Amino acid sequence: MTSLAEKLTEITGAAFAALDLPVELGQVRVSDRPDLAQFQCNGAMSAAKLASKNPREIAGEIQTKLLGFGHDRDTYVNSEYVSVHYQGHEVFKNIEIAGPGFINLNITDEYLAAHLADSAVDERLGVEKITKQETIVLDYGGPNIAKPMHVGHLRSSVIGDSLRRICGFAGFKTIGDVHFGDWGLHMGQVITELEERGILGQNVTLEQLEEIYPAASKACKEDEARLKKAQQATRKFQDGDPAYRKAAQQFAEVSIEGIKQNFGALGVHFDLWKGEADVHEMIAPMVNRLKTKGFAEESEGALVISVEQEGDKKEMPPLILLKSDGGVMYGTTDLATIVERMEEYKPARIIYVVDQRQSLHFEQVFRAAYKGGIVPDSTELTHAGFGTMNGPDGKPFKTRAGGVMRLEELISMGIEKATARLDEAELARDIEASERADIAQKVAIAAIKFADLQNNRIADYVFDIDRMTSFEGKTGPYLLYQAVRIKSLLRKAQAQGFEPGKEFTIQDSDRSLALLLTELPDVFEGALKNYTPHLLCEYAYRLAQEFSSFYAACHILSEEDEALRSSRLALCELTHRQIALVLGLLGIEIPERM
RNA sequence: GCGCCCGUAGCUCAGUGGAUAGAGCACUGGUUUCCGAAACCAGGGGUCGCAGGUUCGAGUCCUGCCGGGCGCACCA
Repeated sequence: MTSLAEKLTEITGAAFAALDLPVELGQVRVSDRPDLAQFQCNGAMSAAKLASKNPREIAGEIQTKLLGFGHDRDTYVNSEYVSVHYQGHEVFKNIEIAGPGFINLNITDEYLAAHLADSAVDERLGVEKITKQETIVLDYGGPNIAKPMHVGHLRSSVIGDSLRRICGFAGFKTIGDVHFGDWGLHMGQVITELEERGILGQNVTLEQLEEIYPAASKACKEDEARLKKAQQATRKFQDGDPAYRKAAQQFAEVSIEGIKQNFGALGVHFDLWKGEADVHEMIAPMVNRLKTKGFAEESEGALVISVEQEGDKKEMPPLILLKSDGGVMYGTTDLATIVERMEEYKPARIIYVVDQRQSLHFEQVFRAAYKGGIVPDSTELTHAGFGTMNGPDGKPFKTRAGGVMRLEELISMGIEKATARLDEAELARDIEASERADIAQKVAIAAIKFADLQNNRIADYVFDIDRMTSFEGKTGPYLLYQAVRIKSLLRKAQAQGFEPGKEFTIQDSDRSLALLLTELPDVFEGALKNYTPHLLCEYAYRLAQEFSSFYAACHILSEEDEALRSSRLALCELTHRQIALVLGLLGIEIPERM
């Protein structure tokens, strides 16, 4: 179904069309002056330029047209029937012209009620589904084998998982791929470390690995010869040295088990658990094709593909396909991964949720992919980059000791805080231990995810665990609380034999919540279009807040007017469904009670 | 040096070229015989980094500067 603002846009657009003005000028949106109107259209002011007329005059003509639709001869515009009636109700309560030429629109409560009733019976709550069945591959998470997962992986995982859910709800077939880092230098670093310790070939545990990689990395930084060894080992490993491969396979298994635990705790889902290593076989044929087609060339001992384009403002270094030692870099595996994804899934889009600092790399890879004919122009390659996570001091997030905080440590910190807060608020006291632990887990994850997702993706953000677990204000736990509170109310209503109605009765105390509830489809569209979950966070918070005001303003269960009571219960139910849907799209689970 | 991102209230952040720039935290005051007060209501707090320009209209677009972050061939 169409959103409310969209319906109004259609009507207003027809009025512009009827005056031979561009339909797009009829764009209606929620007013930013709620004291003056519910909706506004600014098209008359843009139209003034085109028609070289006074904007207020045009606004007046639009107003006249709008009032005429469905009443008289103006009803047809370009042979389309246009009406300002909906299910027998007037759409507009009034249309006013203000300031330089704003068209202020208010709708009737009856129309609002009818629209809400429609969206309440829609299981998608008014959000439209795409008609074409297209596939989107999302690349996020990106943990490295044998390296501990740290807070840096949080953003990629949480944002990527949310985008996957958003695209999925929009109707796309989505494929989330974790894309392990299991082919790079760090593999050689770990292998040589094992060699030096004389334990290559023996099984290592997760605990050992957690100490081994940092030690290897440190050694390579301090000693050039040691780094060289690691590079050679990496090359040997990539070439298929049996002992190295066998060892790597063993510690990869151990490592992946740990990684899966982390993602499990976070509630981040993947459809594919593939890595760089999986495309190894595809690299040589790909490189050969690029050579044959004349795209690959030798430069300074390496095999590269130039990706400069006319009109480039900046230096664009070529993408290195093969290093001078013959080894591959991550650009090569990224490119080969695109080859594989195109062959397997023919996606319409591939979205990379990776640190913004890698934007140049992705630009190189994307250009190489298009240039080399690996993807057609119809496939959209997007780097949905994100900013770094800083500590409260504004510098990259570190532990108190100054080290990198491990992801699981961060999660358990959140759970600890959530549990403490439950105790403090003396909530959920009579709930048994296992459910209580589950609640604390959900609260903690909601706190962490919401704190991350509510920020503009591209900008750096300050991660402050005390703030996000404070349970007050714009936080995940606040949203859970509101959702649980509504659920509890609905349970009580049911126990008393009250059912949410199918019809809505709009009074002063219900109107702003009712109006807000109509915005969901537009908000969703914005989040999908720009890959920005923070719009959904904003909306969920506004909903929770608006509901809370509504809840404080009118008592629902004791309302004696049956029509009003069932309407209000329906508002509660619709609010709950929307919050649950939106939080679901953010990857946040709501407990039954808390 | 070249390029990208950011600069909005004390702090953390929203703000598809439109009217009087908004939230949360913090601060001040108020609200519980009634549905969950982790709540609600009200209040104070702004040279939107600076300077030009485009526009009927600029936090938003363009140019320059200042401040911060990041990136620029064999790490990922």
